[in-house]
Amino acid sequence: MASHPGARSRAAAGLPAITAGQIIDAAVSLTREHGVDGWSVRQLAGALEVWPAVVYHHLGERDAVVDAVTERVVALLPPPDADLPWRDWFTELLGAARPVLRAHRGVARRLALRGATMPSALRLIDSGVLVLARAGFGAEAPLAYSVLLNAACQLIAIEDDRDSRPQAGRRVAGVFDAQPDRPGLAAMSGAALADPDQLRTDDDLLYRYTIGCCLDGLDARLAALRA
Amino acid sequence: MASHPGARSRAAAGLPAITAGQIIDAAVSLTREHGVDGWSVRQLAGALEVWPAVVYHHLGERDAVVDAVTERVVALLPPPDADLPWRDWFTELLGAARPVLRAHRGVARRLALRGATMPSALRLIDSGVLVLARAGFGAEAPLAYSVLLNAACQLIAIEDDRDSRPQAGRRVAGVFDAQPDRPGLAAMSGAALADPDQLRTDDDLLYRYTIGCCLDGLDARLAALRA
DNA sequence: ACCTGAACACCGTTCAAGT
DNA sequence: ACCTGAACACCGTTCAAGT
Repeated sequence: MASHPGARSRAAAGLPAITAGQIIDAAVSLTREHGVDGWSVRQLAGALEVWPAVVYHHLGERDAVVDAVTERVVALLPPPDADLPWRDWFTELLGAARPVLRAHRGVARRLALRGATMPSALRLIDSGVLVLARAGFGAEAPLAYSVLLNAACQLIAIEDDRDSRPQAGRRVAGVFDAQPDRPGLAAMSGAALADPDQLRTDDDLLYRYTIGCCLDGLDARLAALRA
Repeated sequence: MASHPGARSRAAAGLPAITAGQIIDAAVSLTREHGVDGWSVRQLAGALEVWPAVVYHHLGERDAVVDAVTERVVALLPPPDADLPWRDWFTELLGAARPVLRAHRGVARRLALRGATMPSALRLIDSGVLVLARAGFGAEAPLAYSVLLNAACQLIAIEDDRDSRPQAGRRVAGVFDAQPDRPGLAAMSGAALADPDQLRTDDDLLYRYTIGCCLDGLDARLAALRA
């Protein structure tokens, strides 16, 4: 609301200097509330009662702030026990990741986009690729890892996006009504036309189905590699 | 550049009224050149030598213009022969879709996000779900269709995004250098650190590997359904 | 070093007024 | 109906100046 902080100056008011960490904290809060695309640098500065240039001074441009937020969120993902069988390892990781990422809308998309360049994601990549290599994927382990993580992030990103633009789901109805002679479509209408609660459980179902499908596909690949 | 069209008025200059179709044509051109997120409503209007409000008059807000562009691009995707075996049908569709979507950066993301609500995507959904239902997926056909299309769109969207922000790939180098004691990472570094040409072929590889993995996973599911 | 305050060059969108 | 021209309420980012 207020375009400038209340006090004349932080120093004049006896306030300590703002730290990069505090800015990221505030950015994570805003992200939890409104999603990564739901706040502006000006709003972030406003929340800290500081001028926008302060954000640039400590962290650089908006993109860097978002990277820092993504870092923080990815750091919340617990890497499963390295001794688990590979299927269990990924089932556990991706199961645990979904609620965490969903609570910070837009982070999953970011993670999918530049996951391989983010320090805290490297921790997961490293463990996951090792688990896969040990399971017999060999040089294909990074590919296999990408398949699973991409699938999960993509699905979460779609859910995030639907939250942010609530009108997106509804329009389908008209289309279905207009073209009742499409059996393939009819089979899909159960999911598309359902109420929000139904949508949620359909998201769950698609998430689990997709992960399961990727795991099965990789399993088949593993069998081929062993043969 | 010029913030207003050259002539005083289209009517005064003897020009015919602009149509929604012409606006969409121009938007598709801009998208081909700069990607969906690479042009503004003002630039679109400028390209047509018209004031921005004209776009709103004919099509509504920017989102609607982008939907129309997505429609157009998806309409370019040829649905494969319905008599093909399901694996071949999807291999052909997704193979043909990649260059088309890549030539219109940002459309794949849009398609993944609201594919199920877009008329021209319904044509594909309908055919694809039918092909899967006939192959034995039954009620799971829509789920299986989503798995394949989501996987493809996600990977294309990542490539699109990397084109639009060229700095994203480089930073990794430092991270690898700083942490040479991570064997999982080392296996991945070949892909991440490579030159652009290598990146392109790695994208190809990941795309084919992921689709193959999903097809294999669905095949396993199909076997389970038959048993 | 850290912050202020203002400015620059943009956005998407709306709206009264013209033809 | 179609378009003009201007305005509103924002953006991200930069920069000289202050302390």
